[in-house]
Parts: sequence; C-alpha cells; structure tokens
Amino acid sequence: MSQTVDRALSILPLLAEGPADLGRVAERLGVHKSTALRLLRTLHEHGLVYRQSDQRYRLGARLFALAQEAMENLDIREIAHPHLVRLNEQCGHTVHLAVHEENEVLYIDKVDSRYPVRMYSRIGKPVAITVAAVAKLLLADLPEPERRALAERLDYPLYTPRSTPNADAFLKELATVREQGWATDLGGHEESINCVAAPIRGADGRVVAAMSVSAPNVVVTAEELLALLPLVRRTADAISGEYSGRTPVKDPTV
Amino acid sequence: MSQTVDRALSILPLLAEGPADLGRVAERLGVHKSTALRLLRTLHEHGLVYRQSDQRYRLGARLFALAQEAMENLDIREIAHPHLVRLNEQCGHTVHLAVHEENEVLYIDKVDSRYPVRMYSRIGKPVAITVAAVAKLLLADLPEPERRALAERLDYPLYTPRSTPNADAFLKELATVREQGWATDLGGHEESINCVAAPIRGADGRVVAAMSVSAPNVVVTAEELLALLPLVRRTADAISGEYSGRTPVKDPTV
DNA sequence: TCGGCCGTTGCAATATGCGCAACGGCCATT
DNA sequence: AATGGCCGTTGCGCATATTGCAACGGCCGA
Repeated sequence: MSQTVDRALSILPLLAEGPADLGRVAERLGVHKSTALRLLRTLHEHGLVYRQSDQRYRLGARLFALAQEAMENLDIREIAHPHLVRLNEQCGHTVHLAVHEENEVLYIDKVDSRYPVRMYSRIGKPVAITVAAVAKLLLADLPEPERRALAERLDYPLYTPRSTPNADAFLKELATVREQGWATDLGGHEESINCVAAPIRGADGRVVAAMSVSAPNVVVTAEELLALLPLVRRTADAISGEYSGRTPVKDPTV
Repeated sequence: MSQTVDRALSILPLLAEGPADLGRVAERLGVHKSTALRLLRTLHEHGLVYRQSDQRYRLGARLFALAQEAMENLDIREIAHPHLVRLNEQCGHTVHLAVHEENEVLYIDKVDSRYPVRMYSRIGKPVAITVAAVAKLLLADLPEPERRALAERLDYPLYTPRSTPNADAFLKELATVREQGWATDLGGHEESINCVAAPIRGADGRVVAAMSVSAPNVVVTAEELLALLPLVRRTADAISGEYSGRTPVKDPTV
C-alpha cells in the first residue's frame, strides 16, 4: 500500500539470499541507485541491514533480536516447551511444535532427537504444508470455505510418491484428520521419515497449534511410531489444558 | 533518511514489546491513525506483522524465516559449528559463538551443556557487553579510538558485585585481554556462572568472532574451568585456520 | 597515469504519503 | 431493545517527502 515502505521491505528477502552490493539491490528493485541507497540507509539505521567491510549489505543483527522477541511473545510456545522436552525424554525422537499463520504453517519450537540420525528442520521455517502432519491438523480446523479456498491455491509438489498429489486428495485427507483428531505423515515429505501429530486446542476448542513426533524408519518402523500416538495425544491434551487455563499451573498467584 | 520507511520500521520494536492495537501504534508513532494503518498494512503484506484474531497486531512469521536465513548466511557460523559440537562433547559444558556488530555483541550459535543445569541464553540475543568474556575479546580488538568511544558510551549495570563497574575498568580489562589473547567472565554476569573465551581470527589477523565455554560453579570450580583454556584456544585456532583458508577443508574442488 | 566502475550528493518535478472528516460496525451500558 | 461511544476503515485534496537525473569523486585495475 505504501510504495516506499514496500520497496524497502522487498530488500530484506533479497538480502536473505546473500550479501549484495548497491548496484544489485537497485537492479533487483527496479529503481535508481540513489533510491536504493536511501532505502538501505534507513534500514541500516534501524539495524535491519548491516554493511560489511567489503561495502556489501547483508541482513543485520536487530533482525535476530526482533525474531527472538517475537518468539517469546508466543505464549503457547512457552507453555508447551517443557511438555515437548518431557516427551522427547520419554520417546527420544524429534519433537516439533507448529502454528498456522497467513497461509503458512511454521515450526516455532523443536526438541532434537537423541538418536544420532537427526532430521533437517529449522525453527521459523515454513513446513511442507501439503504433507506435514502438523499442517494437516492446523488446516483441518479451518472453516470449510477457507479450507477449500486455501487448498485450491496451494501447489502440490511431489516430494515423494506418497506426497499429497492435489487439492481433492488434500481436502479428503483433511476431512479424515478432522474426524479422527490426529494426523500422520508417512514418507510424504522425505521418503524415510514418518511423523505422528496431535492438535493443541484453546479454550474455545479451536486448534491453536499442533505438535508432532518424527523419526526416520531406520530407527523405528511406522508401526512403532504409531504406537506412540496415545503418548503424543496425552501430551498435546496436557498443553491444551494448561493453555486454556483449565489446568492450574504451578504459580496460583494469578 | 526516509520518513515513511523510518516510521514503518519503528513499529517493529514497538510490537516486539507485545501485541498492540491500531490506536496504540498511531499514538506511539505520533501519527494519524490512518497513516499507521497504511504502514501496518504494508508490513502485513510482507509478513513482518501479523494480525491476530482480536484485531491486534504482533510481529509476524516472516521475521523468523528472515532471521534464520540471515543466520545461515553467516559462513563463520557454518565453519565453526562442528568444532563447537566437538568441544561440547569433550568438556560437556555450554559452548557459545558470538560476533560484534553495530555496538552490540550477539550469540550466533550455541551448543547446550550436557549437564542438567543449563544457563539461560538465546541465539540472537545481545550479550551483556560489559562483562561477557566473548564481548571483551571482540571489543579488545577494535582500534583504540573506537574502543574508547564505545566504552564511554556504554552503561555498566552491576549484575553482580564482580561486574565491570565503569568505562575505565572496562578499558583496562580490554587491554589485558588484548595482551593475553583470551578472556574470562568470573561471576560478572550471573553470580554462579563462569566463562572462558578465545578469539577467532580472519586471514588478516583481526578478530571476527569469539567463542566461550560456560559453566555454573556448582558443576565445576573456576579453576577447573580455567584448566580448559588450552582446549578452548586450540578449538578457536582450528576455526580461525579453517575460516581464513589456511587449513585445507574436506572439499578441495574450490 | 589513465580509464572505468561504484557509491554518493544536490536538485527540481511530481508522484506519493499525509491528515482530515465522515462512515459503519461492534460492544457495553441504560 | 435501543443508544452512545469506541475503534477501524475509506476517499480526498493538499503539501511534502520521495524519486530519478546528472555530475562528482574515490578506488582499483589496466
């Protein structure tokens, strides 16, 4: 809506690809060098952009700090974290926590597997929305029309032969997930990795987050992983209870 | 330099304090509501700001993704990480990696202690610049005038009785650190936590990063921790060698 | 030493963002 | 159930902030 700000903000993802000099930034933005310079200067003053010794620009430190603060404001994460750790101690596998936001599903917390073989994922990274078990849970809870609209808008990359192929299949899967109250991803993203996931609900019953346990099938078979489902669901329910205020937490001064 | 962008970016730290509604944002910015609305909309389109169900705004998801990408682009981090892990395996304590940027020192990597007692720190968080061992190393390497100017500009919070009390003491400490090529923080930030740190240098010999080992004195005494210094320095030197290209890395195709 | 490249600055034209005022929906109060 | 007030939203005209240009200067390589 605001051209100037729009251009300035477009610089950030551009620099996320790697450091760039003034000329490249101006070119990619489609503006004059002097314009790009002024925008970069403003970003710099706010610490979002850093000018390294070779004069090229890259993303700056304040971005980290902001992201961290944003993270800490997500109270669901704070509440869930100890539960995730406990679950990880019990089963040993990688545990993820994810939320839905603006047509994306992203991991907001993670406890790494205690097995040497770990899966690749990052906090803050958007998940493969059409196949991830946590994504299914979060999207399955959307109102019908939104769910349909979103499903039609998505791409359905075939990460593996078991990936969700198209919108119809996805909507059908979401219906199932919605019914049963849990979800899986059996090799839909990475051939050898399986996940089981359960929803975390707020006081009004709506799904506010989802958590999953993931493991490569060289460590446990899909069946063994599914056997963990009750444990995962109990953990998710415990978090739901605490989040919605049903379960009295340690400090009753509030 | 650019008024519009400046205003827009000022919204981010404001929202980092916690969710705020339109009125509050406009008030804090000192602009008309309609102006704040347009800025927020632009930020929203770029995913930097999210509008939650109660209509209030908070920091958005793309911020995480950007910060993560920025992080991955820091090649020093990539090179150092395996060394940090190895050091952690050898000594068991928390290992940090930090860089200096724009008057701040911040952690860019961390390997958690394997002891149950962990210290509180976050990747991306600015460190206590006047007391942290890694900060001393990074600032000690600045050119004299800059070092002095920075030291005078800083605040010297007394986290503990052993915290650096003022600019003079700090500069004296930096001189010592510069001479000896390593640094400690013995209870200067948290009464019961000690750190030893060593510098990582680029090809030109300048300090580009610093790493530290931290442990609470309920686990090891300060003396025992200091005994790890040679190991820490060897690790830092190994990273320096690889970073500056002196040490041939695994893939010689470049 | 010279030439070209890249970042930087001042300026004039105008596109762009600004504040205003009025609208409309929502919630709480009577 | 009706009403008042609050908050977010919109269209508009004016003025200002932003833009692109052209010229400068420093740096590096030829």
